Amino acid sequence: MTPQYWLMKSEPEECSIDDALAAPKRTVPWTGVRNYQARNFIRDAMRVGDGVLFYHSSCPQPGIAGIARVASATRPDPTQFDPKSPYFDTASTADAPRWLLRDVQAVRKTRLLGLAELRAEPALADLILLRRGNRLSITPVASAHWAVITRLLQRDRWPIWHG
DNA sequence: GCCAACGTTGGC
DNA sequence: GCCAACGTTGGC
Repeated sequence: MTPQYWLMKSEPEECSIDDALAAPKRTVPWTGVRNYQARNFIRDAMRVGDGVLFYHSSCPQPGIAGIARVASATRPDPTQFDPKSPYFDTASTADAPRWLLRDVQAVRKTRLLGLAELRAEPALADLILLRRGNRLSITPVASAHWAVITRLLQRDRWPIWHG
């Protein structure tokens, strides 16, 4: 099967790329998804091994901070049953869990590829993350976009002048 | 803290 | 099913 790619947002105060790399097996359960469209991506479209752009959001320097991979099948997100969790959902039951998660394994930390730099790249104009008003915490990434982004990640922030 | 843009809820 | 009110996201 052709490889698939995703962009997944995480608030670094909750789980940064460093946190994921420091976790056992560099793997974290991707808890807290509470949007049906994102849930459906997790449930129906993701496959183990898919590439993930690890995005830091709601922080001083939002942007892509690392590479990861989808590392497990789905299972119920335990935080939906925890009354002490901000992700607690009174309407969800063990018989019919509403929210699912997958494990995500960090592959490597990258330089911070910020929003402004992403927006400055014409080849990324159609990246869902950059589309007006987008709020989805999990979005598919076209393979062409993945190629552009991984190439940008290997570059220095500022182009070297070879004149 | 502001606020645009979006998702969800609930009355009808 | 419509849609106004409300809540949330997330960059700035």
